Amino acid sequence: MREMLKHADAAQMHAQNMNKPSGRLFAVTDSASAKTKAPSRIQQRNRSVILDAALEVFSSEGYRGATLDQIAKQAGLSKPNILYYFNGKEEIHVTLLNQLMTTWLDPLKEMNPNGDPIKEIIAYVHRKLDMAIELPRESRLFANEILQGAPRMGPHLTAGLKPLFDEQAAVITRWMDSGKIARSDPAHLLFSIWATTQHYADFAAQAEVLLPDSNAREQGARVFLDQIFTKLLTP
Amino acid sequence: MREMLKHADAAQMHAQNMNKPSGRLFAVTDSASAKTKAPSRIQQRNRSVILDAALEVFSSEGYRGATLDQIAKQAGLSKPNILYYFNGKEEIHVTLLNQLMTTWLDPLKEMNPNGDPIKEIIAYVHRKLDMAIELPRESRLFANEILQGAPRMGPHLTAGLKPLFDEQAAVITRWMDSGKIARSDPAHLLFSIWATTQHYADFAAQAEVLLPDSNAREQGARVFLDQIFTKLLTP
DNA sequence: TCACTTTTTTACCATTTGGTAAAGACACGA
DNA sequence: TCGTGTCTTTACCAAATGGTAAAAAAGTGA
Repeated sequence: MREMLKHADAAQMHAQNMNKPSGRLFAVTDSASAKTKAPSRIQQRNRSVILDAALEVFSSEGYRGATLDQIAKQAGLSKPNILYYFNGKEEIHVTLLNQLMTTWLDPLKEMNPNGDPIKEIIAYVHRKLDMAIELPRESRLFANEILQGAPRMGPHLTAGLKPLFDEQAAVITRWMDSGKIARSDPAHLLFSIWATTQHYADFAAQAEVLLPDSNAREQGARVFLDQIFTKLLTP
Repeated sequence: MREMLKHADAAQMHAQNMNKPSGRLFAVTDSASAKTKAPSRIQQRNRSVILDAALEVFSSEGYRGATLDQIAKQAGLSKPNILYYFNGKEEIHVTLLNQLMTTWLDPLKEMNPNGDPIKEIIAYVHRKLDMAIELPRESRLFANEILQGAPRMGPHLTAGLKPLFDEQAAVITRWMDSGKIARSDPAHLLFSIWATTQHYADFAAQAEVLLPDSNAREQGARVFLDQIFTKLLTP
């Protein structure tokens, strides 16, 4: 009930007029009129500091588990100060999710339909593994959101991921049709690539117990994934 | 701070005497003296109703995201009534995690060192996939806990999972030594089995968008996993 | 340096949330 | 049917949490 109201608010809280010089920074998202003027140096810095802190907290605590106080502390700012830069907890989270979508989709886009199929797919695997290792927080943020049923990302999945997914699945199917790689289900092939690579970020707490040497683990993962997908794809 | 206190409490709240006939049900975990007498029918039923409700809520909201009110509502009981059966939110969660550990480890134990290696491993894959499909809540509860850094399960991983993991990795290594299956890293092989199977439970929200037909999805997953692991393992 | 804007801080608030106290309602053997 | 122990409800509470108001502090261009 309250949630719905808040959503409605966010969607159309335009009516407000910003006469008084003090108060909110953000242009109350007045979509129709004046766009927000260029953000100042300090604004840029603080927004990014906040987003980084929020990424840290959200990715390890989940949306509800994260508190503004934690984020504020992590960012080295006061809570009201954070609310000066963002309309609220949800806006921070959504901003993070939007940024993430790009980061997440890019590697998939890089698969070149005219390249060598096996090389292209293996390169994609490596790119995803690198991301999991270098950007574990992003991976966990995503995992948390999906685990929770993608409450704030559902649209992104349908509008952003789905078309790209279908497109790349079609590319893979064509590769299979041409006999350049062994036939298997392209959709599940992509799933398995995501699952096996992101596993090293999302289940790091488990992997660290079972295979404590992180260098060996990363190297081992690389070799293993290379092997399993090469074997699968080789005709 | 408060968390630490609570832990301390849970660990040694023995001093209390249970003179008054009313009050707490559970024997205040008096480890030294009288064990709790056999739980009544209604006790058994309510505890399991609560645990089921809690599984539902914890698995989709995470520990901090879940509230006792949600659990109470889901269970069809009042909040204080729930606290009559369990000492608190954390105890419910821990109970769930303990139960889960058994469920989680069993399939791995069933791998028979004397069976046909490929068949044994493939059978394990199928068992794990079945679990992901039939017990998605358990899979998500686990995923949530690990994602959050296994704060309440760390010991279980070390004491329960690790030994079994090492043992089975050794079994697989022996199989490889004997030439019955192709050589690959046993640890990462197990990781990839977990990742690919649990993916269908943990990332269901995503999979449902990308591959909406759930029957086709399950069947496709089965065929694909069979294929990829057979190819990997065949010498 | 002054007037004006942008940032930050200090006090607060209303809700939510985990949890408790204590009175009732209920079950059941004697 | 009475009494004793088991289970449930009602009425609360303190802390945590998302958020706001408004004043103070910093900047900044002229």
